[in-house]
Amino acid sequence: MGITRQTKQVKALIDIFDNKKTAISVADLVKLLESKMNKTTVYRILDKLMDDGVVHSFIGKGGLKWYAKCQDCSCETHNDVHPHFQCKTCGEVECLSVSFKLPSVNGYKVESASLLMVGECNACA
Amino acid sequence: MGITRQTKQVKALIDIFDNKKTAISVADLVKLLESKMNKTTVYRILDKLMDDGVVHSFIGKGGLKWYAKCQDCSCETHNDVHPHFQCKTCGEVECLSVSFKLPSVNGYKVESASLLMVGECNACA
DNA sequence: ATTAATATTGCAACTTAGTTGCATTAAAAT
DNA sequence: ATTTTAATGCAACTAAGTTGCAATATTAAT
Repeated sequence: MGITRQTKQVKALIDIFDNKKTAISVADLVKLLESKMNKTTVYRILDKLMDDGVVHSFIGKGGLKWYAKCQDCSCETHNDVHPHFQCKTCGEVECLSVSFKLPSVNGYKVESASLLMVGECNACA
Repeated sequence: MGITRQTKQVKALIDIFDNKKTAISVADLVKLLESKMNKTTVYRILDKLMDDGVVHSFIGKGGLKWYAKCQDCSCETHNDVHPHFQCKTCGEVECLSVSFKLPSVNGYKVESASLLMVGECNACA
């Protein structure tokens, strides 16, 4: 189940995603919001926003969890098979709105995939 | 710098990779070897085996670090742009020896990429 | 075979991400 | 205004991964 009550904590988190084009790591969100809410609350709200199809999550190059606003997702399916690009210098992550086709693998039922491309962003190059 | 002394801890780790086709997470390695060596040692040897081009690492679906034996890597370059497949049921990870082409991204210098495909393996299906 | 140099290891303590249980607080429906 | 219960805060916890330093064990030199 997703979000049912519009608390000020929920509003604060949604506000961040509305005003941010790029992705953000949970660790950064917790730091960013530490004066406004507990870290447990951050984790719990993010879970619910996932269920609602408002945000999607993925794993960054260091193994940390990142979140970004969904573009074409519904509550039922997260259609974010889009790749992510992470800058090795500044660490920023962007969702790439291109599609890519997975290599065919014989015998395995592939249900989801995540592609992380690492390099240098325009700002750091 | 890589490995210079052939200690019994180093041999134990290399032995595991030699007798294992699939990948293994660092957490599992630490547990597997806890009677034989300290976890710090496991982490340090893995770093060196990376430098030597003996193993390569990647991030699994839960954000944990995994290692597997290299097939076509040298000390200079890790050519493991191959995808990995992780079973959502048993958690096992396999290196897939297929190549895939990255989507072209305008303006970004892509230096490395990791593709993780998640689904169900033959054993669990 | 000893000895000396130093790479490697073990240990303890630490950092950080993420989780859990429970009492308290605050939406929102009545 | 009251009641219901979803949501929050807090403290304590687990687990991954790191660091500094003293002790140990390879390896090279004698």
